[in-house]
Amino acid sequence: MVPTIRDVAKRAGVSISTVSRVLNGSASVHEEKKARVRAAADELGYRPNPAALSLLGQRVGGVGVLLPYIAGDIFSEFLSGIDRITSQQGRFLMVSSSHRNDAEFRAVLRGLERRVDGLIVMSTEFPAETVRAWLPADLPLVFANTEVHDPEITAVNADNRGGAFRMTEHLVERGHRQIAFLKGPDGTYDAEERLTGFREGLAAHGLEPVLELPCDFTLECGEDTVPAILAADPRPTAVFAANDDSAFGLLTGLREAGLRVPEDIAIAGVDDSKFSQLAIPSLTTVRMPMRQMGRTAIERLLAEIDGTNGGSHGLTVLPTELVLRQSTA
Amino acid sequence: MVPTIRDVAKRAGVSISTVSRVLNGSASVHEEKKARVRAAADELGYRPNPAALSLLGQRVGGVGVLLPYIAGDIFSEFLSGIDRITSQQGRFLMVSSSHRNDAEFRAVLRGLERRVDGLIVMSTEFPAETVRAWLPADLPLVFANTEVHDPEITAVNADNRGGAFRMTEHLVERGHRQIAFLKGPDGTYDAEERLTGFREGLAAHGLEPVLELPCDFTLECGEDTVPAILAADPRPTAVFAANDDSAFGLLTGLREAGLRVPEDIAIAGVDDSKFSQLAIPSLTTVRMPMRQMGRTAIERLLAEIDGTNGGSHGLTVLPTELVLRQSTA
DNA sequence: GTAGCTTTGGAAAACGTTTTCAATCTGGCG
DNA sequence: CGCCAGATTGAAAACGTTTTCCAAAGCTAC
Repeated sequence: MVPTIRDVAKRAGVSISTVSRVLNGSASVHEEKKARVRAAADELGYRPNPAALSLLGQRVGGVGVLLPYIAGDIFSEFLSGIDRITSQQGRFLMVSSSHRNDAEFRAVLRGLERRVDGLIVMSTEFPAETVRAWLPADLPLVFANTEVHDPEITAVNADNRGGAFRMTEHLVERGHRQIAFLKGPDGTYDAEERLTGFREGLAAHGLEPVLELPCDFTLECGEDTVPAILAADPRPTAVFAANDDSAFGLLTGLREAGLRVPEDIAIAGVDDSKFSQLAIPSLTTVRMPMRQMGRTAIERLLAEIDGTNGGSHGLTVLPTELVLRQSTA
Repeated sequence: MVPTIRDVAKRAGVSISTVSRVLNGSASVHEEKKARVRAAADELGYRPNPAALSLLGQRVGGVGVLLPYIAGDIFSEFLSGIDRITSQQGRFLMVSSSHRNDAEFRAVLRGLERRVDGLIVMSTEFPAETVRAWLPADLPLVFANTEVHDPEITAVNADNRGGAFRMTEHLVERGHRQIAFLKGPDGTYDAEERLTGFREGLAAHGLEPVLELPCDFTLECGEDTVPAILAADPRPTAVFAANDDSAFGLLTGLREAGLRVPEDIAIAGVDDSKFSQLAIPSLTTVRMPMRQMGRTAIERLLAEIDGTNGGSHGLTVLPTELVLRQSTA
């Protein structure tokens, strides 16, 4: 069996309190005994039981991350930004995902709740206030890429709307007047924000949306939407896709249909995923700072856990950046 | 504060033993009290403290996953295969990564150790036997994509070597005689296996390796290696890259150098990452069944945890598949 | 030599839960 | 009416640790 503090005490010939004092340095102990205890602990390979510690109300040492889904390089970027910092600190990371409905979401939340010192939640489906209410009020909590209004809530978002706005402006400045939009999944925060940015961008130039097509962030739906785009009258001269994956689908579908990008039709995406610079033509896109978002979220969470945040809550909005490449050249 | 079983007992006017019995259904309790206890627990929102449970030697309910690194769609595929099953079962997932040296590796291991019921370890740097020895003998453990010889160890690997072998044969059958290999990071298991498969494939057709170039699985090094390939004499007619990312780098570098793929030079990769079918030309590659590997690993681990595996240890080798596309056409 | 202080070590409480053990109560049967 | 079996119930131990509280012992200063 795994050695307990009692085994160490017996081997060193002292009481368990003495062992605890030596190992935690919490009080002075005779040098000789101190050495004996250290030796015994080493030989046995003793490590305190984390469950016992956490029962005593000490820190658990873990951080939970709740994501809408795990797949996708965007999310692994986010995670790796977090992981770097937690593993530096000797903290562990609990990751969960795939919450389609609120029952499942709450179940996952309950599983995480008492096992971590704090939680990072990326919720594209439920606003931060709702999720906040599902959790104990004293649990440190940071939201990422989540709809939030309450200024008391700590959150880190990327400027989805502003990025989409500027991308739309970019297309308009290129002379496009008939711009279609390939939407993301209904009811998800980032998709809605990007759509809003698009509409506002058009409105800022006195234009009306001509075509807003349903899609769900996947390659497949991007490809499947091509016929609808080609059949539209007037036919759009540019398509702004709500994410890179669906833009890639467009690229593929358009090439198969014999159209040239950007000569016949311009394409833009959002994410700046790894492949967007590799695609042919390379994809004009809005860069989402996912790694930075992960890093900022974990930093703010740790500050909140350690109480060193000085009570600074509120929303941080990370800037997004236009990356102009061939697909709109 | 969070309600304890004592709060529930007080509210229901019974002892804590009765509460425990009702909530776990471990013994018969008067119907009326049963109802009172249920009501009290509901009103208070009572949930057992996981630390207390785990202190009693009950299952912790978690599974740990140790990866060489988190970034990359390959790894998120692996993770999502695992996550699907664990979250179905109400288990949680602890993820860690980035172990460069063995001190860091062991530190991460220690952090995970007592907090999970079992561990999935993907170790490209240390063989399974070594890692096994670092952990308590009774911890359920499954390796993935890790060098292993001991038949007592449970492991799931993809057939890296066989896939590389068949890819090499494919290139030879296409008439290539001067085939270069773009290596993965030194000393990592999958990279070495792929290199071995390549060499064996050449040997099977009486060929000698002409050019084995150092690289590290990244886009950048693939691109940077292009000059060395073009300068080689005799110049290779095909390059087999140890993974897709470095193959994409090659594609980019070759295009910039004005060469056509596959007419001037053929390219093949390993992984079948999402973009390999999107690249232009689309990339011939060896499909690595990462999601399947995650699923198999977690299934075998859960069987071991639940003791329903009937003592079946040993290595499962998942087949890899040649995916022929334009880059070698 | 003794009062009072410091240093040291051990016993025990506390954290939240399950489980074992013993006690009480109920009803049936002789 | 007395007794036994079974059904309910509660008290207490156990899990591994930190920490508080006491007691003992050594020391200083008078």
